[in-house]
Amino acid sequence: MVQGKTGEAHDNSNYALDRLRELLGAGELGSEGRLPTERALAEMLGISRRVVRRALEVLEAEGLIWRRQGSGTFVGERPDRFSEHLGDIVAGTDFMELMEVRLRIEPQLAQLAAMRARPRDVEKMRELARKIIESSDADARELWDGALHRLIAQSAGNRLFLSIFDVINRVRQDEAWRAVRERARSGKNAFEVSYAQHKNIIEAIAARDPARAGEAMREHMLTLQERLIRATSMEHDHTIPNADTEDDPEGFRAQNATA
Amino acid sequence: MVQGKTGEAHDNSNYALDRLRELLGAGELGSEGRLPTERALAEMLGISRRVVRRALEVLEAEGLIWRRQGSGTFVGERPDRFSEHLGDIVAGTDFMELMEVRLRIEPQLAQLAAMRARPRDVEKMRELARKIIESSDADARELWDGALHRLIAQSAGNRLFLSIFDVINRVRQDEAWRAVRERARSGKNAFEVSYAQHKNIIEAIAARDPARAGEAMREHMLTLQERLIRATSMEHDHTIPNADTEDDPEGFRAQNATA
DNA sequence: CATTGGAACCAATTAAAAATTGGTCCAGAA
DNA sequence: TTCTGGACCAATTTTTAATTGGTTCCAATG
Repeated sequence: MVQGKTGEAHDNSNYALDRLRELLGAGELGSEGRLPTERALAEMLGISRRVVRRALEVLEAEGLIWRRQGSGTFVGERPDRFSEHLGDIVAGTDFMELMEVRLRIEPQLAQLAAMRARPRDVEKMRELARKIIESSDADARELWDGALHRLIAQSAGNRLFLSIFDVINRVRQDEAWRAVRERARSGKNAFEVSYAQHKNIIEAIAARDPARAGEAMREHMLTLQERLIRATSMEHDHTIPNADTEDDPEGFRAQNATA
Repeated sequence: MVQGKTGEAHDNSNYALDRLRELLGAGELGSEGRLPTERALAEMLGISRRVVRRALEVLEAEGLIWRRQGSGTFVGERPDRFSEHLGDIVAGTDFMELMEVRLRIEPQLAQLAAMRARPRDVEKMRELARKIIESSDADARELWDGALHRLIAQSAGNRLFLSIFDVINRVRQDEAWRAVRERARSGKNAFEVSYAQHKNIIEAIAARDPARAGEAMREHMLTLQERLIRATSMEHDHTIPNADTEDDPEGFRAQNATA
């Protein structure tokens, strides 16, 4: 068998580690992806599986990879335990229901994000906001927008809350509403307004001002809701006043302002 | 082929319906379970599948059964699309994370409930609150308490929101925290305080005052949280003072975010 | 003596194939 | 007209096979 650099048996261990680090570092796997099987790696590197295994153990301990029996070895972070199970929980929700939930939950997440987001998170948010306006394609914009909202949710630093956000997100992204979304984003000035609101949210988070962040997100959600309602036109109208008549808006605001 | 009572072809329809109702009514299936396949039923009753089918359609329309292509025909209510998948999503969440989520979501549900709860819902709430104090067993109290909170969530009239509540509820009920819950409810005056707060919430909902309902629920959650923190004792202590400042009431979670 | 190679086997997972089951349609009989 | 029998489709479940990481053992190597 071909040995590594030296041919000395007890050096194969380091040789394997180096070669594997090359594979990962080279980014040939795009920082996410699946490594070849242990058996394949052993043959590729001309060493035994046992040695490959030990090298992988090191890399796993370092958090560079994660393994799953029967499945394979993967690069990057281990996926979230919750969101995996939510894959098929998608449809079956009324559109107004969804918006109502978003309107009440995302501001909460923005508040938490304002309390806990790290500088690097904020920097990422700014970057995403920039990418949204730089994209010429509407689909791309929607993609970046989704990423921004999720990053805010993630910055809230609460895994359970993030899982809940992911549930909502799945419902939101449902294919059935694709047409509605498209009509909604074609609204007049939708572009600029949306950008300004994103900026408000991000700056409030950067300033560590939970109340302002929550309120900014709430406004964002409200205009989004209005836009979507206009897009659907429909007879849903009667449900909207309830969500925002004199009965409540104070309540919500007061709740969150003091919160 | 053997015909039903009569032998007249056009009477098989009713015959099939009667026989099927017998099957369901007899409770041989325990009000939950799977019916024989359509083909088997057809043979059993000595009629064609088409007729069985039409009878089943009637029963389905009546809500007595539900069917799923490729799977079978079932007795009872169609299982909830969301909660089925949440069975094993339970554990893996930090306790403070859970309380943070409850603190921010249940008040929202209370607000919505205040806007939409029907009189009969309110009546049920009062009844549940009464049952809580009437129970001598602590476990029973916890059960009724859970029922009350869920009823409020249900009265919010938003299925998606209710599903989210159920996710949280599953996590909350996790066996791992049984000990913590027990210690928490043994606190001094926990009994009376809890009852007074429940009353506040329910009356606010009855008065259709979302702001007050939300605030009452928030207070309830806060004291519950405090009680739980005290129950875990731990080093969480220094986080409590934060929980009541004007700027950053929920700052308690700051140290867990990094973990 | 420690390390490596090679092999076999186990357990979890995935992928593919087969069987089951409700959904639909149609020509003919009662 | 209604019912029958059959065929076929599509979704689902069950079964089976193949893949893959996890583990153990032992001879060969240095």
